[in-house]
Amino acid sequence: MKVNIIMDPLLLLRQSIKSRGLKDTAQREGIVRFLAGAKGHLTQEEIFKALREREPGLGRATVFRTVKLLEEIGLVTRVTFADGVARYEFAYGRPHHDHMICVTCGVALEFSSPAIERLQTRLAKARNFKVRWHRHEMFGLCARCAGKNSS
Amino acid sequence: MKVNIIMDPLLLLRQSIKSRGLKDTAQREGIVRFLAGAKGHLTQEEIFKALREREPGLGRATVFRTVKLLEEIGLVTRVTFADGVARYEFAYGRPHHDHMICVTCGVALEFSSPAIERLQTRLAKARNFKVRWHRHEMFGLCARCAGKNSS
DNA sequence: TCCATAATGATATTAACTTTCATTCTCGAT
DNA sequence: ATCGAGAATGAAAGTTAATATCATTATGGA
Repeated sequence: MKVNIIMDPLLLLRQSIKSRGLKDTAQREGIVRFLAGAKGHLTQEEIFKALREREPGLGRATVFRTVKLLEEIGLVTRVTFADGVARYEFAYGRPHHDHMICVTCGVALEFSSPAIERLQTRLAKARNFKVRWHRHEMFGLCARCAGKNSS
Repeated sequence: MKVNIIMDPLLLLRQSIKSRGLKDTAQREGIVRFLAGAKGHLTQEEIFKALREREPGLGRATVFRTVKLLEEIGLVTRVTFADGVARYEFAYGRPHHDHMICVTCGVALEFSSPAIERLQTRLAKARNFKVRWHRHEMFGLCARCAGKNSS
């Protein structure tokens, strides 16, 4: 049985930072706090602009580097939809999921399927492929946009 | 029962071109011929460089526009792996498949699973989501690279 | 408090993608 | 066969996101 102990994301951040010999900064904590609160799938630019209002002087480069660090730590997940732009969502403490993305309005519905994951694992095993991560995305029309079009 | 009639890709190209009021050019035919022969997942740049040798004077913009057109027609599929660069593979007449991508050597193994597709369809239906296309990718280590690392 | 070193932010650079525009080519009408 | 409207082309410029550089600032252990 697997047990996950969920701690405050900021504590995990500090712990990860210390164990890597890095330093704890207001910018890093601010970005984590923001992402933990803001649900959704945000681009670097969106994160930058939103935070810049509260913390003038914040630089794009810091957002870029922090978001990369958080991905390594496992606090955020990078997702890339049809437009090819990298987006980030807060992942810590949330179960894995994949997305259905509406090509009209851009909304990203989440789904998860243990049955699919099992089949996936079996397929990988048959090829001796060691899966590190995966992404499974469906692109199409959400209920709302499909309704509009068919009228 | 669904029947697919597979014709020469060049004929499909000409037919699609005509039905759209576009014009048939040597460049377009050359790109289709090249892609139909070259198996694999090629970037625009790779397509451009390979073809440029045979056909000096060919421009990047033409490759860009043609590849976009071919995607609309359904002759090629765009796939985007971990590096975020768009790649194209010849799709016409080939069954749908997804990929396992080795993060070390970059090889892309193909897989397909009707069982997964069925589950996927069911999940989408439950949300009234109309799937246009999907991608399902596993990133990790292929058998060869996993073997090297564990030694 | 000191100070080695990590982090920051402005800016420059890179890389892929996309648009612009003057010229060339295609193809149906003649 | 040739004409001509409009599509296609290719060089170059523009755009956008991602990444690197570097002088300056901030962190945290000694």
